This record gives sequence, structure tokens and C-alpha cells, in this order.
Amino acid sequence: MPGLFPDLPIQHTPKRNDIALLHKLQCRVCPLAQINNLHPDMPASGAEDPLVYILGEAPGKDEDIEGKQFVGESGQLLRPNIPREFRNRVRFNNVVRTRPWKNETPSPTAIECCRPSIIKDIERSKPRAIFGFGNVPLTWVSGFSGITMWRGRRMPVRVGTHTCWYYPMLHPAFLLRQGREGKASISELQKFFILDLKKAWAEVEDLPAAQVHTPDDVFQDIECLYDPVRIENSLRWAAEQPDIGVDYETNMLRPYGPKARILTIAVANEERGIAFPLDHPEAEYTPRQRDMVAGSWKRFLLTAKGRKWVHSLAFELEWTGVHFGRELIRAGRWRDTSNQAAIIDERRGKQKPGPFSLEFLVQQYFGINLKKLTNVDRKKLASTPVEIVCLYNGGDARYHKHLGIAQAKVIKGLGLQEANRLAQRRVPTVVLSTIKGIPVRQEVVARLRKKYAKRIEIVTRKIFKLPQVKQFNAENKDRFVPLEPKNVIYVLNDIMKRKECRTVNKWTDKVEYSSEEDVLKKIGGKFCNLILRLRKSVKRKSTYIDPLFIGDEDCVVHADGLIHPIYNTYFAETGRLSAEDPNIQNVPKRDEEAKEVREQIAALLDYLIAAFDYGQIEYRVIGMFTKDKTLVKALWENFDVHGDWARRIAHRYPARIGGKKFLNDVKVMKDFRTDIKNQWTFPLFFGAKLESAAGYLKIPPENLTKEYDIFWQHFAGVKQWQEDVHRFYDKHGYVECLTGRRRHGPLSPNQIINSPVQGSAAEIVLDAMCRLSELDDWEYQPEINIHDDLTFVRAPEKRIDEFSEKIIDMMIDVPFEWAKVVPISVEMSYGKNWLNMEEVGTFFSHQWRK
DNA sequence: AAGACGTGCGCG
DNA sequence: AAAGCGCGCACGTCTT
Repeated sequence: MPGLFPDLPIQHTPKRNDIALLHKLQCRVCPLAQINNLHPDMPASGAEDPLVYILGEAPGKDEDIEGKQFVGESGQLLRPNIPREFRNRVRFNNVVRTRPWKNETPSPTAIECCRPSIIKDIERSKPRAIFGFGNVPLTWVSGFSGITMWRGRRMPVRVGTHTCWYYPMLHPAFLLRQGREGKASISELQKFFILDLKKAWAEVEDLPAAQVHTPDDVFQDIECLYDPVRIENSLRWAAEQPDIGVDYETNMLRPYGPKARILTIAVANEERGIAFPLDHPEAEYTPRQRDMVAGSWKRFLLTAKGRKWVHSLAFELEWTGVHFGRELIRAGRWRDTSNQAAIIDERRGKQKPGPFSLEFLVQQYFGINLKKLTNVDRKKLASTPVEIVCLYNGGDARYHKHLGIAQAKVIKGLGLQEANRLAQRRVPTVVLSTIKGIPVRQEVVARLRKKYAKRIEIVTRKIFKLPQVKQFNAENKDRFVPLEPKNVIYVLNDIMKRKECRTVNKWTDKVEYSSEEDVLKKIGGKFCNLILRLRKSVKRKSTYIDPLFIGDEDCVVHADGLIHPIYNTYFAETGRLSAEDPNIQNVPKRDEEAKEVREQIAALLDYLIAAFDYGQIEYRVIGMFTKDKTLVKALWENFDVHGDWARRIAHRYPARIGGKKFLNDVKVMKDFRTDIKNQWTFPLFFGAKLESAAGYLKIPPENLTKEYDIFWQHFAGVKQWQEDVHRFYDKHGYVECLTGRRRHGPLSPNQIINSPVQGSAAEIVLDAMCRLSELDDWEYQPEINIHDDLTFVRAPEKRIDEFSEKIIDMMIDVPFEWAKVVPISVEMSYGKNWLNMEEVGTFFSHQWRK
């Protein structure tokens, strides 16, 4: 039986010497041999000459009684999913052939004792593929864990002398256990269990021969060069190759500042690899020689004929742009293998190494662990001997190329070339935004820092004077920590006896405690208000102010006085960008006081900050997807759908707005319209049920059943589309946005609806961002993307009209055919700093004159 | 000292 | 996991 948490890595691995001994002595030293089992040491069963080798974890109770694998509950889930025509062509075995005590996950010792006999059986029976169920066989065969990230993939493996394919599958016992514990996702996971098996059976007979790469494949013919002339000549060879892997090793993560160095550079394909130092401390170049090498490298980048494959291209491009020149960012044909990986399978996972890492992907495609071959600490490269760094660098570069070619083939097979093209195109665009950077006004930073430091001090002092806190300190041995939710909950629940902090989980019936803002606001009083004030002040200071202060230890302002936020193009599973270091996408804007942190971002002399928002972009995308008559018409005619529903619902249930007398109150109805937009129209479009929407609105659902029905009669096309998307998902296991970019399950019902909408909106905005960037005019390179917003912090003040007209032109003209069913709108605002932004106007595609 | 995890909160 | 969805980051606790 697999553990409760299927991705848990197997711990306490025995040491290498001990493993050899366990392999030699096998059952004689196996801890499981001590257990009184009916069928210990269970032999494999099934076909002698199998197509597929079904490998489980260990026998369970029923298996032990019958002496056969997969005959219990797990077998009942698995066996019906073996197609009839394959029933006589499978062989069954487990990683451990004796039932562990109480079905515990087998210990590493037991696994190693059993390993030789399993290997022998696989070598003898020579299956085309192994279907491995659960984390244990996955780790057994590959050393990797994290079955939920590995499922749905396949990798070549070498077991003893036999090479074949390995399919990581969820373990049926895990699905059964989830079901018993009443987890809602049971059917969802089961669906993928069945889908994975179906996919595997469909292709298993026609698989090409599996190939596992060897350490020789990785390091053969990789030369480390130290002579500038030989480097120049070798780069001429590299520039002629149709496909070449490229990789840098650097001493820092970011390229800014005087200490940032590219240590070594490597280019490689399967036939040859060359790696050489640039600024590695051991490089013995004269200054002239060093410049020669840099010159040769620039020439290579400009003249390379083939595709340059890089894993995490944004990293190499940022260094390239800063150290060799911005023009090289679009030179030749850069390709990103991590973006490819995300197009094929966007699951990010939280386990390390994650599915976007080179280590994971090389294991998946080539059956070898690249990182384990070289015992190099990536954080200490500057003090690692240069020839070792070069070798390591060359091996990585080679696999960038291998991975690129392998993934390109998969992408073609899936018909995802267009989605991939759009994904690749984003990389140079966002890197240029990153490099361009955003100026920070230190005097504003310093002022705000002082203000909030003082406030935090005062509020903290007041908190410790409160009687509740004094009582807390008397009753507990540890002092009250105001920012610790558990401590706050203790005060609310045990001292103040307030029930507002308790909720019963709808799904599990468990009592849960919370000290979040809503709860504290509901309770009110000195304690709650002070805690809230402290939280908000600390958040503002440490998230939005301190990191901008030059001198702070986590300062994100670089040596050039700018912040250079990194945009990730493939982290958000819907295809949005995400930003970090700092996250420029979540700077306060709504809260009247909190938004003052925006003043820290200000335009330089003669420039303005100009922001361009796509108006209601997701709403328009729903129109593009559904072509719903009512919705499309409303968009063309600028009809106020939210206002319309605000009126309808206010008439149905006037109590919500304070009574009938407010039906004609402009202010009240305007506020109510906002509520309707956020708590009715949008949630319903995104898949919310009547109960949820009514709950948000605080109107009893029974008062809204009629409106709910009318709503969906009205927007029948939207309803139809929601049902279609669900059907598509049930069949394929993924949904797609309007460019074909996919998002795979498991997904919740609402994610199924939301993902295509959010994803398509992101494609529209990113396409505009790319087109602006591709103008190749630094002025039109946006510095900031906030999902539906492109912001320029260097808009030329004197030519602002001409400048913004050009940008609106570009943004409004969405080139995708599927986008043309509805009009597009762009809202513009500008100002001297990011706080005081003045709205200029809203521009519609169908009213826009050039 | 570094990482994982939970809670909370900022944005679209 | 579900909660309309998607993120990053700070703080605090606990583990290695």
C-alpha cells in the first residue's frame, strides 16, 4: 500500500556499501522475511513473454492470501483497465515480493533485498514497457519521486541489462484510500488513472525502441578550450550547426552590478561540445584576449545559422543583453526548452526537482540523471576548478539541444506548434522589459520607511498594554506574538470567547479557526483593530517599502538604481505572466492609504508613467468563446449588463439595498452595480452556482431562483459553452484556450471554465506586448505587465499624444481571427508617478480612428 | 542555516 | 481538495 501522501520521497536510503551487501544476501537479511506471511517471496505471475510488465509496490492482504499480485481491491480497480487483447500479454510483479507488516510502505532495506530478483525477472521476460503503480516503483526505477507530476508521462529506463519504456501511474490503492476518506477529488484522480492507462495501452505496441543515455553520451567529445584562437575557430564550427545547445555558468543569478560575471560558456550538440571560460577566476587571459573571447561569442550569436537551444532561456538572454548588448536578444533563432516543456505539460508541481527542471526532463526523455553525474555545487561555481565547470557546462548545453529536438517532435505530434510559437516569442519580450527596469525614488522610500517604522512601534506597544494580551502572557509560557495567527486565535477564542473566529468546514465537518481580516473586522474592538493595523503596516513596510530601500539586506534595487522584476512566462498554469524580485503585479492600488507606496515609482525628468489597460478583457473573451448573442450585442452596443442585473435584482429583493425607496438612488444603485458585477454576473459566467452567488450577495437563494433562470435563458450561449467545455474536458483530460494552449487536469469544475478565459485573455495581452517590443524601438518596450495592463515608465512627456496613439493602435488591433467577434477597449491613464495617475479616456476598436 | 508548510494579504 | 480563478511574498513554526 502506498503511503497517504503519494509524493513523499523514500527516506533513510541505505549507504552504498550496505546496498551491495543487501543485494548479495537478499532474503536472508530481509526484514520482511521475519513476518509470518502466507505467501512470502511471491514469484511474478502472468505471461512469460509479456508486452507489458505491471509493477506494483508490494503484496497486500488479499494478494498474500492468494499468492498473486493485484487480486485484491487494487486489482479490481486495475484489471478492468487492461484491454481484453492484452490480458495474456502482461506480467505482474511488485518491487517487494513479500507483504510488509500492516501494509506499510516497504523500507529501503526490503526494497534493496528484493531488487536483484526483480531485475532478473525483467531481464528474462524482456517487456516492451513497464507500467509502474505508485511512487515506490517510480523511485525504484529512476530515483525520482513525485508520482503526481510523473503520471501521464513516459521515460526510457534501463533495468539490469534490459532497456524499455516506463509509465508512471497512480497507485489504485491510493485512489481507494482517497475515496474512503471522502475526498471530493476521488473521481477526478480516478479519471486520470483510467485516462493514463488508456493512453499507454493505445501506444504501447507501436513504441519505438527505448534508448537510455549513458555518461559517455553526456561527456564524450566535450572540449574545454582556453586559447582564444581555438575558441574563435570552434565557434565558427558551432555557428554552422543546424541545432546547438547553449549554456552559461555565472557567479550570480542576476547580471547587474560590477561583481556579476559569466564564468564559462558552452555550446554543444551530440557530436561535439566546446566550453570555455569567460570571466572564471582561473581564466588566464590577458585583457585583450578576454575581449577577443567576448568578441568571438558576440559574433557567434549574430551569425549562428541554426536554432540555439537553451533551458530557461530568459536567464541566458538577460545575461546576454546586459553583458553583450541588447541587440543580441533577438539575434538568430533562440529557443527555450523550458517553455516547450510547459506547452507539452504545464504542471509545475512543488516537489524538487520540479518538472520544468533540466534534471527532471532529461530523466524523462533520456533516462539519465544529469545532475547526479557531476557532483558540482551550483552555488560555488566561482571556486570550482574551471575544467570541471566547463565539463558540467558542456554536458548541460548538449542536453539543451537533445531536449529541444525531442520536445519539438512531441509538440508537432500534439499539434501545438502555434501555441509553442507564441510561448517562445514571449521570452525575448519579457527579458527586454526586465532589462529596461523601473526607477525608484529613494527619498520617497526613506520617508515611507520612517513613517511605517514609527507606526509599527506605537501599535506594538499599544497591543502589549491590552488586558487580553496580558492574560495571554500569564497563561502561556511563550510571549504573545501579534503576527502569529495561532496566538491571535487563542485570544479571540479562549480569552474573548468570540465565536466569529470558528467555522465548520463544509466538506470535512471539521472545526477550523481563522484570524483573517474579515473575522477581526466582524469582532471589532481595540484588540482586533490594533492587530489589523499592525498586520497592514508590517505588510506594507516589508513587502513594498523595505525591498526598495538601498541598504536593506533584501534590497531589489540593482547597482544601476533600477528594479528589474523577472517575468516568468510559463509558471502560471493559465498562461499569464507572473512577476518576482520584486512582484510588480501586486502593488497596492485599492486601499486609499496603502496605495501611497506607489509614489516610490516615479518617472524621470521629461518622462511620464503611462498605463494602458484592456477594458473588461476576460468578459470580452467569454464573448469570443461563446459567441453568445446577448453578450456579443451588449459588447458592441456598450450596453451595461451589470447595471441591468443590478436593477432586476434590486426590484426582486429591495431589502438588499435598504428598501424600495433606494431604487432610484443613484449612489446606492451604483454601489449595488459593483456588487452585482463582482458577486453575480462574473461568478456565474465563471461557473459559480446560484447558492454561491446568492451567498456573496447576502440574499437568500430562494429569492433569486427566478432571476437565475432568466439569467441563463438570457445568456444561453454562455451556458451552452460551459457545458461544451466540460464535455471536452471529460473526454480529453484538458481544456484549451483560443490559441490552442492547453491546461491539463486534474481540474476543479470552476478551473475548467476559468482557465480557457484567463488563458486567452493573457494571450491577447502578451501578443500586444510582443508586437510592441518587436517594433525594436526602446521607447515602445513596456516595462510592466499586470495581466490586462501594459505600463510604460518612460513615456516621452512632450510627445505623449503621438506615443499613446501608437500604443492604443497596437493594443486595440488584436490580430487573432477569433477575437474579431467583439470590440476591444483600451483605457489609458498617465502621471508623474505611479500614485497620481490621471485617466485620459477609454478607446474602443469600433470607434477608433487612426 | 535552510527549506517546507500554513496563514494572511496584495494585485488582476 | 473545495472556495470563481490566477499569482508572489512576509511572517512564524517546525524540521533537517
